[in-house]
Amino acid sequence: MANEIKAELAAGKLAEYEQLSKIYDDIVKQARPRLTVEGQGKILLALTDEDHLSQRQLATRLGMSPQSTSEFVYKLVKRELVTLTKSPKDRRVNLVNLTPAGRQEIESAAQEVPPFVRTLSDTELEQLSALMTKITTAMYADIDAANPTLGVKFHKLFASRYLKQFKK
Amino acid sequence: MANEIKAELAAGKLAEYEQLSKIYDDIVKQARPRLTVEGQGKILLALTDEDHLSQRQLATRLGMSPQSTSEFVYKLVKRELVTLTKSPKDRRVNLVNLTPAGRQEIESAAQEVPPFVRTLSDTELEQLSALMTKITTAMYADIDAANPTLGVKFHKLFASRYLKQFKK
DNA sequence: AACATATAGTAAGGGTACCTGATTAAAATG
DNA sequence: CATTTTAATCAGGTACCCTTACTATATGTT
Repeated sequence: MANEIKAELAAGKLAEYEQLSKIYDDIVKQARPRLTVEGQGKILLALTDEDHLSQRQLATRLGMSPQSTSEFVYKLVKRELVTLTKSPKDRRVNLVNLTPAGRQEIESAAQEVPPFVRTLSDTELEQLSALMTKITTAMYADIDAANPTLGVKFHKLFASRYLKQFKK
Repeated sequence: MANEIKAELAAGKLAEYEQLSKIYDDIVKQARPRLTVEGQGKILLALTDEDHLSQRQLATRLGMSPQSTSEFVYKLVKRELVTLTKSPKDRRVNLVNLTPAGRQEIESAAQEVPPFVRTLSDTELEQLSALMTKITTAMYADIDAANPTLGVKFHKLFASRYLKQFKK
């Protein structure tokens, strides 16, 4: 029972952080817009993992409706971050290809270390990283269990992206 | 410099969690819809803190445009979660009042402890709570510094809500 | 009292992220 | 060759937000 209360407290804190960060991003604006796992960003991220996917593949891999996928791809085409080419094998399918600008967009969407992370000591930072790794690992497992078609691949990319983006 | 790398790692993990939880909520659906700090939920939350606020007060307090506030209030009226009454002192202002159903809505929007939290041990749960508390505290401070009109009050309510919701 | 200005709220229109249902075109299959 | 399946799109919707008018009502000034 004591364990239960601790779990609830931790879950509450996590939820609080999540909600709070929505407000935080809004108020304490970041200079550069972040690449989120929504809409167009999701597409770009998937294409970084594997380029020249069909819209269908994107939709399945991202757990989105083909209609939404079509919409976001269209928007990315307008922004010249991707191009569309008809597949020679199957003239129904549109292959989505990252342009250099698209690649650039992903690269440049780096993120700064938010100031609130700086309040933690060295030891605390290590603890936090370890704990969050445990949590995200469990999350990946749950997501894959719930929707295997989404593919672990995307998630792995996802993870590595958030580790890599600070490098350099 | 070693510190810097640790900070980046932790920040990356936190960002990863944040993004991941968007997907998680989508895929591993929760039975009951959560009350988020967006749109209508934001209004309800603010009214829990203090009822009978004018739309203007809500807008300032929530850092939203008056137009958006108006929209969400209207939607809540349609859902019969709030009512509008003209202020007797100033006939321009609309006071927004929580109905019993509105109060009920907030109460019932409880949240379960997500399974991934269960993967942590007792000690880890304690560590996580402590770390997240430190982080959210810093976030509250930053938000207040950036936008004092938003008021700490709302945030405090916010915090307590996420601690209280599991009780009972 | 009369006029100017400030304030509360709304209407209209826009943008982003999604969804469902219906439709078109091309491929696969009986 | 006709039918069915599949890739993508169109049309229309919901939720969350914003900006630019515009309407009442208040208040401050002359």
